[in-house]
Amino acid sequence: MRKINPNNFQVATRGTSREINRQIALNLVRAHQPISRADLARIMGLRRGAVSLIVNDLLAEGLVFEGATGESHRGRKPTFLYIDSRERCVVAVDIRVTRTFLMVTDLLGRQLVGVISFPTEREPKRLVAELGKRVKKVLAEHKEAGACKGVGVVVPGMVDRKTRRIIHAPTLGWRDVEIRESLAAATGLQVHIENSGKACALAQMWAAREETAAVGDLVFVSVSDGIGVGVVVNGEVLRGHHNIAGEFGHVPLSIDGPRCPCGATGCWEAYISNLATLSRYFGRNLRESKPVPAEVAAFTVEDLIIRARAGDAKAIAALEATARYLGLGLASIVNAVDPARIYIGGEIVAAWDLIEPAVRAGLSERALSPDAAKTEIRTVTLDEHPRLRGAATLVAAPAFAAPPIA
Amino acid sequence: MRKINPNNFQVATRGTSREINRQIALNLVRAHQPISRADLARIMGLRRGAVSLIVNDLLAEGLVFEGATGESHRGRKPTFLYIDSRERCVVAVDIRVTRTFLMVTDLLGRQLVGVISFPTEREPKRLVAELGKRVKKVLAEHKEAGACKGVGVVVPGMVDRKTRRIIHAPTLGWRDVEIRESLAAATGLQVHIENSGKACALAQMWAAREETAAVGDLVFVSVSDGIGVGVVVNGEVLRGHHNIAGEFGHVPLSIDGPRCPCGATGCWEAYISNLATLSRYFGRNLRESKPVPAEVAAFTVEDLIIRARAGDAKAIAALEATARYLGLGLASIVNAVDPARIYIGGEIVAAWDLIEPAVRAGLSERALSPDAAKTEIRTVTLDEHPRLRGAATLVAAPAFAAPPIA
DNA sequence: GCTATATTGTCTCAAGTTTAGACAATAGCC
DNA sequence: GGCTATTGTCTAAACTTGAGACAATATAGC
Repeated sequence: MRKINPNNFQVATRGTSREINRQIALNLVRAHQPISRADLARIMGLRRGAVSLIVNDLLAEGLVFEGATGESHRGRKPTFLYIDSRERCVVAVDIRVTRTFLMVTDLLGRQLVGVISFPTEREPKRLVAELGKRVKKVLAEHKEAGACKGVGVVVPGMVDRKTRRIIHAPTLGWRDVEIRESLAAATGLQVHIENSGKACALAQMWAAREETAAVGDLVFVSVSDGIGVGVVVNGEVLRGHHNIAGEFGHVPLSIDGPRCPCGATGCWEAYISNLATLSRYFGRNLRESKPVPAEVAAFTVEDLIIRARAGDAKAIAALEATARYLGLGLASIVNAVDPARIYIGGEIVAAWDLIEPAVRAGLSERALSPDAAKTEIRTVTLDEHPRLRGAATLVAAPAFAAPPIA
Repeated sequence: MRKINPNNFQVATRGTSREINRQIALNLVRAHQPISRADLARIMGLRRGAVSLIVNDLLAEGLVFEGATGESHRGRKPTFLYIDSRERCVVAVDIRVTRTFLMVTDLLGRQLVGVISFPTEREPKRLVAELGKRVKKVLAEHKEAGACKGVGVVVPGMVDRKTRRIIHAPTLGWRDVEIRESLAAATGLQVHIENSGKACALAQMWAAREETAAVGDLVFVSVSDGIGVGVVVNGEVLRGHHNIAGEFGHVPLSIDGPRCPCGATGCWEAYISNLATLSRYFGRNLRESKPVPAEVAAFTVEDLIIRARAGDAKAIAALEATARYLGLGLASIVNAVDPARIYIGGEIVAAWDLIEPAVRAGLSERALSPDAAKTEIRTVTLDEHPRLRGAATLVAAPAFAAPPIA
């Protein structure tokens, strides 16, 4: 039961019904391809005539194309329809603290060109200049990828929903930084920008494979230097009035807990970030600026997992402690948002087999109902490049979105 | 940008456009009444002809009626349209631990008959029997209220979104209890049932006065024996996959904190419930079953506020401590949901002038951005009966809801 | 090889929208 | 009294889905 906002509504015009059914058909082709007009009509509960008109529209716009004819047990063979992802591509950009990553995908988010990376230039203008060059270069070197439909950029910070400026990216030290327009000017392409956690959630929602396409609300939790979280409710990413919705990384586990880079204390992030896990292993707070031995500074969570698998009891203990806190924080997400599924990404999921019991135990400790404690959790490995897929989705998804109505 | 769920969509039929515009018009009449057809057409951006057809529909169904003609500076006088709330009413029921409350309202949630209350019978069947009698009695005694359009019931527990059974109401000791159908059978009326926190949020969203009608996402926090929270996102109450969404009362402030009736420790509820505030004042944990003096057992938060206003330093300290924790928990809500507005209800808001600075301070301590720390907070006083208004809304609102689309 | 059956995709007409604009009724202003 | 502005209704045009007929096509069975 949704309320119509009397200050911001959309009346139906003559073309509205058509537009609705068009988008539904487009999404069904995406979800079920290859699929025939007749099957579409059956799934939609429309007459074949109506579907034919819609499909002709989609064909004319080049969103869909007719492939080979399929097989049928009787009668005329169906002509299969596919989303037309040929000869068009998207450039996905993931700006992180130390390095920036770049990938070329098709419109369904499938990787076309290997991931490129380079050190992140902290000065926004210089970064945009470098990025512009890199984007043009990779497109020139891979003409076979086709026409570029746009550039998707994800950043570790808040992005204003309207102006699309970067309001605040603490790890980069950016405040009110404009990237979208200048990168668009530099490349001559449309540029979309979004917070990385929100984009990851978006990518999972729009995942091409039907089995992965979530059936309900979902939350994406990215455990890395910081904790990025994206929340999808009713098929839409939660943005919030001040563009901070979904920041569960800064919901406390203990208000008297360890200090967090955000300024507060005891945030979830302060318990489960990679630095927190490593600090636990080394028995010292690595966030403090005290000098640490080089081998400690270069030590990563991947290294920690290797040691844990080799039987290092301290490494196992550090991972399991983080796992429990991870589970306790997931309980907050479950009690607050209660999604159908939670995705977890980050370096630590490489050790999922080791930590899952402790995560589940932490979740069960605080989840409000036994069913809720069983909320499905799926891991997303690093080689799936969730952030880059999120960036690609920023460009590819709008064509499939529901029309704004009522 | 909303995704269409390819497993659960709604195609547009011939009547869809009409239905959309009809609901928009109905909502606009509700928001702007009295309003003329011509004004409706201007606001909607439709031709007057189209609006006339829609309005005739609404008139025929009795949802809207034509009142007096208005004034105009020039030309023909407009005929004003109003939501027809004459001679129809709703019975609102609020089941709480010790007492059950009952009120009769019109379709816009305006109180028609004084609040009736009686001790809550803990045995569901007997409660339904008693409730059935009370509902029939109050309707018989107030024929002037008109035809009853349904009964709305709110309970302090989780309600299954599909079956509408009460899955679990801890304070009442209920598990998987059915009330809706048996009360419908007993009264011969349609019965709607919902969790009280969710219903309160629903009531704020559908508040009749335009100034109160929230402009964006909102959260309702009810501070009482327990903490009830309802979240509205995109004009819809968040329910969650296991019907527990919005339970911020059990998101922790400190996982090592005081024990909460839910079984976990350090929940927000354990810091700010009325019992927690009183425990703080008396310097002893009132949740423990140790015997306490009668004057302590009968002491309420209202009494505490009276003492605070009289200058009792310990009372002020207890309230301010609760206020700070209240603010810290609101910060979790702000960081996680980031609503445009937060409503707070419960006994403690009677002392809002005393506690607001401490609440704001707590919120500022943890809110992720200075803007977010300024999130609008509105108090809802007890005499506004938020839970009963929520119950009434359960019955009245569906007629105004947006049609399910795409 | 022939017939019956089943399926796909197109086409036509009917029913029901919004869109555009004309029209009568009404009322204030000069 | 004439002019102008406003409201609400009405009619025709444009475009939608809904229902069903139709041709083309392919298999199964005799």
